Amino acid sequence: MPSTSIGNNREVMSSQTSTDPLLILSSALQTAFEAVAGRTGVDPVIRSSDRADAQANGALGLAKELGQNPRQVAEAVLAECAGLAGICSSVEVAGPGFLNLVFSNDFLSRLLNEVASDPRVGIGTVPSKRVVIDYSAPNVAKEMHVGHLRTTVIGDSLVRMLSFVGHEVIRENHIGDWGTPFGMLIEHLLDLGETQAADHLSLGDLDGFYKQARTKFDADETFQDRARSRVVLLQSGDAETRRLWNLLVNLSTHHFNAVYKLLGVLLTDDDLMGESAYNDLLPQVVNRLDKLGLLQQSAGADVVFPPGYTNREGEPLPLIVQKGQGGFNYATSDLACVIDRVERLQADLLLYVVGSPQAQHLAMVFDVARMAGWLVEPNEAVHVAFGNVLGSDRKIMKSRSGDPLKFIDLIEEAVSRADAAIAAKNPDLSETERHEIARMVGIGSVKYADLSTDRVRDYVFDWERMLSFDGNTAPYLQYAHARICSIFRRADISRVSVRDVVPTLVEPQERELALALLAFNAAVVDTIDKYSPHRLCTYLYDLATTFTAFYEHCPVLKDGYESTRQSRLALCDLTARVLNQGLALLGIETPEQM
RNA sequence: GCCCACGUAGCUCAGUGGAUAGAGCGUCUGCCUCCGGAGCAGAAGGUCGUAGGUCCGAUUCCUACCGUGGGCGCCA
Repeated sequence: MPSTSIGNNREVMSSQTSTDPLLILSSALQTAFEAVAGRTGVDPVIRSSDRADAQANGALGLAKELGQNPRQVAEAVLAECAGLAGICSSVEVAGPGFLNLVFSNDFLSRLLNEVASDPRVGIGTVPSKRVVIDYSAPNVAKEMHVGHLRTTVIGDSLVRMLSFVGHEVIRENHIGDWGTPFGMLIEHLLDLGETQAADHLSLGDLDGFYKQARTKFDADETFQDRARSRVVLLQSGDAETRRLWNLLVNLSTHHFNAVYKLLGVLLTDDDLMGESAYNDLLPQVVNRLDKLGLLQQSAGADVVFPPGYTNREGEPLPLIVQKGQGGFNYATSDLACVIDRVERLQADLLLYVVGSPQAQHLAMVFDVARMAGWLVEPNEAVHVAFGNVLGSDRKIMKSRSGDPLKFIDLIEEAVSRADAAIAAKNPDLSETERHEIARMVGIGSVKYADLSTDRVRDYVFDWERMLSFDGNTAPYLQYAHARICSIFRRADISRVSVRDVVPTLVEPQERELALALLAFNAAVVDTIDKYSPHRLCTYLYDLATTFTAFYEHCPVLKDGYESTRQSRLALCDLTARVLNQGLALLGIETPEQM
C-alpha cells in the first residue's frame, strides 16, 4: 500500500527510544513470529483490544502461509515469547488464534516516567522534509467569510504538527490578488477618490466596496471598458496602476491579519504568496510545456491533455494554460506554483488545503506537472481536500442576509457565547479573566468543531453543540485540563515537583489512563500520516473521558497514602500536559481555570 | 451521460480485513457527608444504503445499483 512520504515513520520512531507500548510490543513479537514463520518481515498485526491491553492477529494470516491450523501457529508463537519478559505479564492464545497480551505494570510505569521527563511528552521527531503548505487564500477586496474557515484552521493545525515533528514547513497564503476583477476594483477606487475609498475599506467594509464595483460593472458599459483597459495597464506594469493596486492589497491584508490574529493562526505577511507573485512565470510555463512537446491547440486555446479525463461528450478534457485571447488562467498559475515550489524552494512535499470541488482541477494540474517532469518522485503533491460547512438546514451556511457569514462576526459570536456560558458557571472570575478565558474557549470551540470531524465530509455548524461542555468538544477537553490545574492549586503543589515520580498502577482506571497517555505519539503519527486532524481530536477526547473515569474512581488528594497521592498527581500532571500539547497542535489554547 | 466524494443508533459523529460495531446529545433507571455534578454507573436504541464478489473471516477491499452532494474547456 503506498503511503504518503511524511507519515510513514513508524520504523524511524521504533529505532529511537519509543515510549509507545504497542510499538515496542510489535517489534518484540515480530521476532517470535519470524522464528515460527522461518522468514523475516512478518507483521504480528498488533491491535488494541477490548479483552486485553493488546491483541496480535498475525497467526491467522500466517497459518495459511504455513498450511497449519491458526491456533497451532499462535501456540508456536507463544512458545517463542521469551522476549516479552519485562513487557507483558500475560500472553495467551484465544479464539481462533489471537494472542491476547497484557502489559506488565512495571513496564507501563517505566514508560510513563520516561514520558514525564520528556518535554515533548513522548512525541518523537522524524527526518526533516521541506513541506510547502498552501492554505487560507482569501481574496483581496473581499471580506473573509465562513468559506475560509476550514482551509485556515486545518492548514494551521497541519503546520503546527508537521513543524513539531521536525519538518521544515513553508506556509504559503495564495491570496487572490490578480486577474480581471482588479480592473473594475481600481476604477471604482478612482471614482470614489483614494482617501474616501481608503476610509471605506479600512472600516472593514470590503464586501460593500466589491459589490458596488460589481454593480457598476454590470450596469455601465463605459465602466466596463475602463475596467478592461485598466487590467491591461495593470498587467503591463503601469506604475500608477500598480500603486493603486498596492493600495487595495495592503488594505485587504491588513484585514486578513486582523482576522488571523484574532483567530490565533500562524499566518503573517511573510507568508503572503499571492497569484500576482507568479505573474512573470506564466509565459515560461507555456513555453516550457511547448518545448516539451506537450502543448496542443484546441478551440483556439493552448492546452495540455493529461490522459484519463473526459468532458460531457466523452472527448478528452484539456487543461487550458493559455486562453484563446492570450490570457493566462488559474491552471497556468497553479503550474507556476508547482515549478516555484519544487525548483526555487526545493520542496519535497506540496500540500494543498483546498476544498473538494477542486479535486479534478488539482489532479489535472499535478498530472501535467508530472508529465512535464516538474513533479518527480519522491517529490509529491497532495490535495488535502475538505467538505463544506453547512447551516442547520444542511445547506451551505449563510447569514440572515443571505451572504456568507463573515469571519469576524463568527469569531465575535463564538467569544460572546463562551463568555456568557462561563459567567453563568463560574461567577467568581474577574471580568478580565473571564474575557480571556472566553476568547480561548470560544475560538477553541469553533476550531475544534471544524477539526474534529473527518475533513472529507461536510459538517453542520451548530453553536450549542460546539460550545457544550459535554461530548467531543473543545470546552470538554479544556475543562478536563482546568480541573487538573485546580487539583494542584488546591493542594498547593507544583506541577514540576511530581515529574520524576514513577507512577504505580493499581486500579484499573489508573492502567487505562496510563495506556491512553502512552498512545499520544501514535495518535500524532497517524494524524500526520493521513493529514486528518480529527484523529488527534478523537484521541484527546478518549484521553479526557479516560481521565474523568480515573478522577471519579481514584481520589487524588484524599487517598491518605503519600505514595499513592504522588503517583496519582504524576498521572494528573502528565494528562494535563498531553491535553495541553495535543490541543496546541490543533491551534487551541488551554486555560488553567474556567 | 461520464467522473469523484459521501451513506454507520431518533439526531450529530467516530471506527475497523478479525472475536460482541462505539461515543455525545435525546429517552429511561440508579448514584451525592462528591479533590470543580460542567460528573459517574447502567438500560433501550443497528440487517454499518441495497445486491453480488474476493477471503478462513468483510461494516472495512472489489463490482453493480440506489440516494445525497460536487465536478465535467477558456471564472478562480
